[in-house]
Amino acid sequence: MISKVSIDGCRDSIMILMTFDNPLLVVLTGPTASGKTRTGIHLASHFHSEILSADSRQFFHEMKIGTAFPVPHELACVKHHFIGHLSIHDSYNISRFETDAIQLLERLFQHRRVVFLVGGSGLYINAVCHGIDFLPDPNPVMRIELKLRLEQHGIATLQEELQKTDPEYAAMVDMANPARLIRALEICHTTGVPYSSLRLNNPKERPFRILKIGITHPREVLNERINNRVDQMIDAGLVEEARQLYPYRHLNALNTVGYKELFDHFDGAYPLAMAIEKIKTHSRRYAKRQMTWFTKDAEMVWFLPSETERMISLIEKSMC
RNA sequence: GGCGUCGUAGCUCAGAUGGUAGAGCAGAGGACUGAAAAUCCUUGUGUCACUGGUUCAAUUCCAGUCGAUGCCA
Repeated sequence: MISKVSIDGCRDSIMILMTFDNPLLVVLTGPTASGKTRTGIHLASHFHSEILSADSRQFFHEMKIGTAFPVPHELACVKHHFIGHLSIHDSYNISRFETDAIQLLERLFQHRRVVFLVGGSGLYINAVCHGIDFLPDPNPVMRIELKLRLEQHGIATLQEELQKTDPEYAAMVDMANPARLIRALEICHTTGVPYSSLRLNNPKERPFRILKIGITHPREVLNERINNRVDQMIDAGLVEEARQLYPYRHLNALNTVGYKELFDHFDGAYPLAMAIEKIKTHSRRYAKRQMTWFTKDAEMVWFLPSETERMISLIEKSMC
């Protein structure tokens, strides 16, 4: 059952890891407020395992209430990773998450046959499952410059430049999306080669198998759960949490449903009750986008959150 | 009670000096490679409050009714 596996790519010495044959990563995902945290803890305790979070906003320890952190007794049940391990002031990106998660998984799989990746950030889940292309980190000043150009001269200037520097990507990208254009141009500028030439899109081989479990509810039920959870967050002190983070509202981590609406409320844009309604509405839309992403994934096996016994038997079967 | 203003898409509101109407938001669907709880795309027929009148033609003008709202009493 236990074998020795050498990992390529270590410079100084060949690293020997003890690992189970064919360990299993169970991805547990679904839209916001579907019950991932609870179900994840149930499953992970059943298998005496640990949880990696794949939630790009629960990384930040300052954002406990608004991102629905697992509560202390939940965290005590099962060992969690990547929950509150960063500050909103840290710079972090999906590439670093991929590296951190893969390194951790290699360690965990030395003595575990199954580990859980729980969260709703589809892109981050993909990075763990299939990897993303290696790209150098761009100079942060470059993004600021490109943003400034966008503000001053409009999107056309970025579209024209991308058309010239990387016509292949220009032909496939959503040219109306400033974020995509800025990203592509900053890569072109940093590397001196077209972005499209670096987008190899080769799925990486992983030393583990993957089972993807999606949980969701009928839309009306999910909407109801979202509404209730937002009310609970408010009761739990979200307004105060947001008020303390208000000075840092420009940080990317705080461009997040639940915070940005309250920041606007603090600015006097609308009363608190309206901010709360907007948080609910924006959470519903977020859930919709998540579902668009997840339902496209043919590997996803869908369950209601109540069907934990069926999930357990599927996981057991997959472990064989 | 008197005088005004308003009544148009689920919501907030544009609009045509008469030829049956359009934005934002919501809703629905979609995209997605270091911003991803982010960013972006597609999608708008509704008794234009009701009843009459004028007119070839009224949601638009006129009158009345109902409702909302403001001021005066």
